[in-house]
Amino acid sequence: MIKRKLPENSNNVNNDFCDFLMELAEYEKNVSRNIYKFNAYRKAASTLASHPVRIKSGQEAKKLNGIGDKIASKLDEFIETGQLEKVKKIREDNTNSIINTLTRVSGIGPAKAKELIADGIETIEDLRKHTEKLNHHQIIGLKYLEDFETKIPREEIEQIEVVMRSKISELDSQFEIIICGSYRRGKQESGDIDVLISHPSYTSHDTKSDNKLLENVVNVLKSCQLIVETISLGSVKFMGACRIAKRSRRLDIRLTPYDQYFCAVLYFTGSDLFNKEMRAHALNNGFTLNEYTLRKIGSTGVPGEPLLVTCEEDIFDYIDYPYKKPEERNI
DNA sequence: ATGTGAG
DNA sequence: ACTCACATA
Repeated sequence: MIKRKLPENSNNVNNDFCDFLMELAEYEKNVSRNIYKFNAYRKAASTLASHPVRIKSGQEAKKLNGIGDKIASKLDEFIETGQLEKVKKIREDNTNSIINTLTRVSGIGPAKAKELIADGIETIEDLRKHTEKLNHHQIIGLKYLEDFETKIPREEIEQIEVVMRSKISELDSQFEIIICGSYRRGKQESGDIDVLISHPSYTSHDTKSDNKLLENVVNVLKSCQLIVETISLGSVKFMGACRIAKRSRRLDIRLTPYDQYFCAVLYFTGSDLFNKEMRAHALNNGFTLNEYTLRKIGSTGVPGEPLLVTCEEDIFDYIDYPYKKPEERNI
């Protein structure tokens, strides 16, 4: 699943307000490391995004959820002058731009970036000279920086899928295998490859952790040279890289319990926005839906036992939501 | 245990 | 929003 920095919403009359609020939010998270301010700005942006009429003053906006004195006066400044002094400062702030550079590397977040800056490291070239300051994940992220920033053509994922299916089936024909994310939604390009696997011998009732299913799959894909790097490998999630043509690609493989397979397929197919909408619809109809289960909410407000789900359509049926093919979930 | 990061 | 994996402590 591709992750977006700004929740884009095409017809939003308060778009410009949301943009500067999100810019402030990112700054508070990455530079000030203040998660409360980050959340406050995001909340304000999201209420404005779903507000149907354009805000004409801070005063007017203050009635809305998540907007108080401080944000109201920022809205006023923006309405009067067409910009925000604070945003101007942020754009000129060197630290901010260095953090944005360093966090391009997978595994480097704002905390690590600040630590590197304190050590005098400010560019990707600096990083290449000081790999001793990086952990395994970050070293892989740096090594494949350009590859990982390059979109993957659909045809290449199709090729990878063929190899993966044949090798995994060869290992054990009972494996369920599906590539989710934007690929399943029919996109011509994807940011990474998100594979879901499942096996009848592994269910949610099983006592966890000591199963070797995922490890075995990863080993098979390593020995046929499809997997070329491992970033991390636990009992249910692999993160790494695979290669079939010129470039290496980010590959995630998740092992999901057999009885939760379709909820996981739905969830990891996305889009994020589609999931959000569908979960909201579920809630309206008295259900709670997550990555694992669909449950009916009882009169006491407590979710009941997971409902039996034998395909994606079942989930739509239960909550009375018109079925959408994966290609129709690109919202 | 806690923090960081990814998705 | 929430979970998983990993690196520290």
